[in-house]
Parts: sequence; structure tokens; C-alpha cells
Amino acid sequence: MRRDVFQAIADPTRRAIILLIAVQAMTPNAIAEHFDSSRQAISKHLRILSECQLVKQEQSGREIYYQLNASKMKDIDKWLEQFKKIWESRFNQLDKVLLAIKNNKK
Amino acid sequence: MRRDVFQAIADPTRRAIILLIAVQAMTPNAIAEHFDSSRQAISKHLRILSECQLVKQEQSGREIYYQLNASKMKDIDKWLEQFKKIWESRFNQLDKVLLAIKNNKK
DNA sequence: TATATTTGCAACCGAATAGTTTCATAACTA
DNA sequence: TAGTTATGAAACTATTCGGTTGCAAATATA
Repeated sequence: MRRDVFQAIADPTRRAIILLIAVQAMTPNAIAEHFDSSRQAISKHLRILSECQLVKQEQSGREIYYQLNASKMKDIDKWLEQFKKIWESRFNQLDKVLLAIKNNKK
Repeated sequence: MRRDVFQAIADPTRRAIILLIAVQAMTPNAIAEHFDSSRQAISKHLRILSECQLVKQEQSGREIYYQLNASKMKDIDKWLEQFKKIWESRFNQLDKVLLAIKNNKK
């Protein structure tokens, strides 16, 4: 059972849920009202999001409020950061080349 | 057949391929040497990455060099940007609350 | 206490996924 | 030209995924 952040955000419904609860913590029932699929389907999505720590739960009586775990979202950002570094270093190399050409022309 | 960037990066092998060719454009054979699975499996991954424009191809004789399409990677970054905005506005609201408390004390 | 509400979980189902093996095609090379 | 190499595509398979329905447990309410 693969269960990481990237697999979790692969599903469009789960991305919509994430966006929804990013604004405000919500109960499964309240979340399900925003979608066509059943409450149980949403519940399954919430379980997947919970398993990879993308959402946090807060119990209040029989209601459970789900809210986004912002710190886990940063994992995706960290992954993207790798590429930014690679591209920056590539640009730096390009800068050196351009500088070398410039100096040669002198 | 869902085929978007998020579905593409859900698979760990594909993420590894992306990282590999981010540094340097490579042929399918060269990429496959870095993995346990068959060349054909890698070829299928490359097709999926191509379909959502995450990679670009450059033919050179019978060899095809695959390289990362950096601009498409930004789609993921844009999605993350939404949340940064939400969190920032939340912090701003918190600032207002703190300011109100501060002013009340005066 | 009896009933309604909120939730999670298990069982099932059809579609998608990631892998394999096999084959066809195009381009090098001896 | 004959053989090798690089690649993609098709057919098949086991597993996973996203959805459903039905049920059980806990909490709220009449």
C-alpha cells in the first residue's frame, strides 16, 4: 500500500478536499456536501489524507473536524526545491559560458 | 484516462526519472540502466510523462533524448501557491486580532 | 429510554495502473 | 547486405484505486 503525499494529491477529489479544508476545518459530512460522491467515499479520501499526515483531526463530541496539516504540504515544496537548485546551477553555468564568450570578444 | 501532472508524479519511479533527466537529457536505455524494471516499463513511464508535457523529446538518429520540461513543473508550484496565499491571509487575520487585543489593553 | 445523527469500516465491483513478454520498425555497423 | 541496436506498441496479468452498499459504534436529542 503506497501512501505518500504525492500519491495522495494525485486524485482530483482529494486535491479539492485539501483546498476546502485549507480555508476552514470541516467535518466529513460538511465536506461531502460539496461533492457528488457519497459520504463514505469522502471518508475514504480523508483516511488516505490522514495516513500520509496531510490532514489533522480534532474530535468534538461525535463530530470530527478535519484540517490541513500545512507542514506536510511543505514536503511537496521541498521536492520542487531540488529542481529549482538544479536549474539555478544550470543557469549559473550558462552565465559562465556567456561571460567567457564576452571576455573572448574583448 | 486521467493524465495530469499530479497523477504523473504520483509514481516513485517516475519521480526518480524526472530527477535523473532534470540534470541531463538521457535516452530511454540509459535511463532504464538506473532501475530494476525493464526498458519497456521505463518507456511506458516516459510516455505518461510525455503525455502531460512533463518531458520533451529530441531525436538524434535512432536515439531519443528525453529532458525535463521545467515550465510544466511550475504547474505544481502554482498549485502550492494557492495555499501559501491562504496561510498568509490567515496570518494577516491573526495579526489583526493581535492588534485589536493590543489596542484594547491601551 | 428510544430514536436520530455522525462517523468509520468491511465487502464487493469495475476501471485503471504498473509491470511483464513479445513483436515491429527504423537506424546504425561490420 | 546481414546482423545488431534503439525504440515504441500491443497483449496479457496481478494489483491497486475509487466508488458503492450495508453495518456497527458512539454521541446527541426527543
